[in-house]
Amino acid sequence: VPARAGRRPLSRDRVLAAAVDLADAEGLEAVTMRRLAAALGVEAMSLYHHLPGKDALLDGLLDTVVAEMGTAVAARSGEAADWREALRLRCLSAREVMLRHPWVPGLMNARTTVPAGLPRHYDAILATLVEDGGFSYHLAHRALHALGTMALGFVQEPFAAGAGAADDAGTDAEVAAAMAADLPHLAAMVAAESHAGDEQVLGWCDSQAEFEFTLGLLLDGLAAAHAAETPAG
Amino acid sequence: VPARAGRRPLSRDRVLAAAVDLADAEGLEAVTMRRLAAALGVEAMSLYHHLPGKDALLDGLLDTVVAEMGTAVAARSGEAADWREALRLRCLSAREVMLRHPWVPGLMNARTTVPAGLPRHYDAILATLVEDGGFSYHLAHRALHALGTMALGFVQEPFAAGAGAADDAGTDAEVAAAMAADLPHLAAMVAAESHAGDEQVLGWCDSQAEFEFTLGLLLDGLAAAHAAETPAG
DNA sequence: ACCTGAACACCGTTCAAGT
DNA sequence: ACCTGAACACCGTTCAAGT
Repeated sequence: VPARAGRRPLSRDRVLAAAVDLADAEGLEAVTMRRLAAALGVEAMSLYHHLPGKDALLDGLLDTVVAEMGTAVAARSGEAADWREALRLRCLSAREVMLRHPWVPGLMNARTTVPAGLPRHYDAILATLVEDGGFSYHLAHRALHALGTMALGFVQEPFAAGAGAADDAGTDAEVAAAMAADLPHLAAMVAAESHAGDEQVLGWCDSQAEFEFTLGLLLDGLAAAHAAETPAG
Repeated sequence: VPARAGRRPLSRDRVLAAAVDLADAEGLEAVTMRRLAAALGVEAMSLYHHLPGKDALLDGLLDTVVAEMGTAVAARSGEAADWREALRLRCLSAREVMLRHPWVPGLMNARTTVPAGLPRHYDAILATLVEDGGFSYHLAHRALHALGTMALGFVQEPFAAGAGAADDAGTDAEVAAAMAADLPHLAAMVAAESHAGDEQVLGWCDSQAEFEFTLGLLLDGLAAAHAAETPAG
């Protein structure tokens, strides 16, 4: 239970920062409107002036951590010489953030909404693959699924709900235009993959095919590692 | 809300089966002592005669699903010609079970205890790798971590707590002996890896090293797939 | 032995009231 | 505008009581 600082007025950011600290220290189940308020030296009902409710608090927790992951990735992005090293550093940075906040993966797949900053991470990974690595959007799409768990520290299907713009969503065309501007590679990938075939499950992702692709990568890699350890066998 | 069947007396298995149905139909947050009791046509307090409490109910849910995964894997295990196909079929079977019970991964890493049947799955995977594939225990250990997510449908560090024998645990030596009898490959792997080096983090697993190994497999595989799609580039 | 009702301590949230 | 207290509907669980 952290000591409450001064008497600054409450704000959304201050509430979320205190909630992250509370979850880190005592686990997510300790993040209760009443206990969080007590940690801030305030009554539970005061929190409702800065967040609409518990659900918004949980979504805000994930937004906060996704933003932290962005700064962690940016801090080391200069070291990378090629796409492979860039992705490796990104995954290691994501892992460090998750080790600081072990409650994040569980919360992530409990929520149905997509954290606000997440599509930007997907777009950045695609940029590395397509621009630096010269990947096709098709293979980059598969890479995104294969690396998803490790690049972000949790399993998350992109585009499960309305990723990207949410509150100020206008017509579909406006949303698509906004996405193309902010998330150019994500938009290009969706466009490329949507016209590729008609057999998609679950919207335009064939999650069974993605699963089998990732599984094949791992099994091929293990077979190669095995061949290397027993050249004669 | 399923119609309650007959008037058979309650039992642990009947309670757990109803809880799985309730979680499948309405989500894990609907699995409440009061609502589960209502689905069984009984008062909430009656459940305490068959399960010690909510925690035991949640652990029982996972035990039930892990057992279901065992039968799903066994149903297709005859088709496999080699270790690679055996593991592939196992992962596909695990995935099918998880698609039936999408609340399992979230519950799994919320719990601290290890489901009763889980070590047996690890032992079976090791048996495939070591006996059929001729893997060393060292590489089999890494393969277990690399495939963990896909082979079981969730991320789970083995041996986080007291895996294997739990209630009737005697001395450490007795536990080790029981493990060697029931889970021979798991016991052999722990023995082999424990003497290999002194730099282990988190008990005898160096989870950072396992993470980097898996990451390398995926990046190597993506590089190879990229080389295959652009032979000239 | 198995099931029950009332009660306790907690939770998220609403609402009318304070300043 | 920001914060509060009382209240409501829910939760897991204890306990004494029923059969």
